[in-house]
Amino acid sequence: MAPSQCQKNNKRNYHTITMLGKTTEYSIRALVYIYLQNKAGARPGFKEIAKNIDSPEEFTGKVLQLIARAGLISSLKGRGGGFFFDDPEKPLSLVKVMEVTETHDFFHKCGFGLKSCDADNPCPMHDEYAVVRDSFFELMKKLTIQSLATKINQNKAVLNRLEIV
Amino acid sequence: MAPSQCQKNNKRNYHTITMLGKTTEYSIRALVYIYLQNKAGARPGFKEIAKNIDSPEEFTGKVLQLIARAGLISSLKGRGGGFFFDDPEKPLSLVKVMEVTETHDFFHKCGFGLKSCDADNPCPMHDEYAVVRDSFFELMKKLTIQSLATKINQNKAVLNRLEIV
DNA sequence: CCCTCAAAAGATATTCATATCTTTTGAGGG
DNA sequence: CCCTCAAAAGATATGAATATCTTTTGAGGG
Repeated sequence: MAPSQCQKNNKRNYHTITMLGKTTEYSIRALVYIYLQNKAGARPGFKEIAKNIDSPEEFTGKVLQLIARAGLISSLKGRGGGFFFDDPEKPLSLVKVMEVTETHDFFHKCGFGLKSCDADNPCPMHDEYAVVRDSFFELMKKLTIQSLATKINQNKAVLNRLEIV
Repeated sequence: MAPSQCQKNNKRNYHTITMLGKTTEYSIRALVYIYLQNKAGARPGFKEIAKNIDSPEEFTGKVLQLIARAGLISSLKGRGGGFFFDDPEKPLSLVKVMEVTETHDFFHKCGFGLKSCDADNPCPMHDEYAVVRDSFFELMKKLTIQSLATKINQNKAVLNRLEIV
């Protein structure tokens, strides 16, 4: 007798929860790195950035194009080129990043999947879900590239396994 | 002069935030529907379920196979067949559903995307992100198919635009 | 003015989540 | 015992997110 009489089924499970997509993660990590390097007088390129935030090089380049096109940072081509903030001390919230990298209605959708769901016609988890979703929203509004960078400068957090040089 | 001198760029934005994937959404809605129908003495099939929870028919069938294989519900083939709970009053939390439909480590991952991130070596949003993530976890543990169904029975919420017959 | 460097842009590849279609299995009724 | 009905299983299709590769553009140095 075989050890299992269940039908062989190699199907993977389905969805993977990710509050933030890879594009957003790389964007935030890259922006923090750029900010830190800018303060140190440098202007990193995407390959250097990718190495330091542990992300795929070419894709990081693409993501930074997106971020630059959106005006969150500037870039310069050629020798000595790279990415940099025009106004490094202007607070850049994570929500602003998400507006570039995530689809629009992120913080207003029903957690239950209903097309229309509001206080008048709520889904059965409407109120309680909204609390969680809104607290995430508030957090993303509150956190900024600068505040994250500060934590790293104070050695209260890391950008990666590595120390930033 | 053209109204825009920006490069034409029809690229869509990237990721779409979804706390729960479609598979999970359909699973939860379907289970609530099945529970309500069971209590009314019926044993719905996947086509009926899909119609009532507004989900794609065939895919809903697939999802219910997954849920049934995991043992959360039973099913019967043939005339009078359909899906049903073996023990309808045994509370079934949404986390239990997610364990089937979402990948394993959902509530323990770093929101910043670091491979290792903990209190000793935190990412710069570790503490605050953990609060949000954990409150979502608690909610999913607290909510059950039965509690959602009760809200619907009390007309305090809807499963869909439609009323359940 | 040319040469090199680095980002921008464009094209293509891969994987996963979602979705649909077809064939097989099994339960019950006539 | 056969016939029908409904789920299970298997195969395939589509779109989005992620990833890589190649070509073009533009800035600066020699």
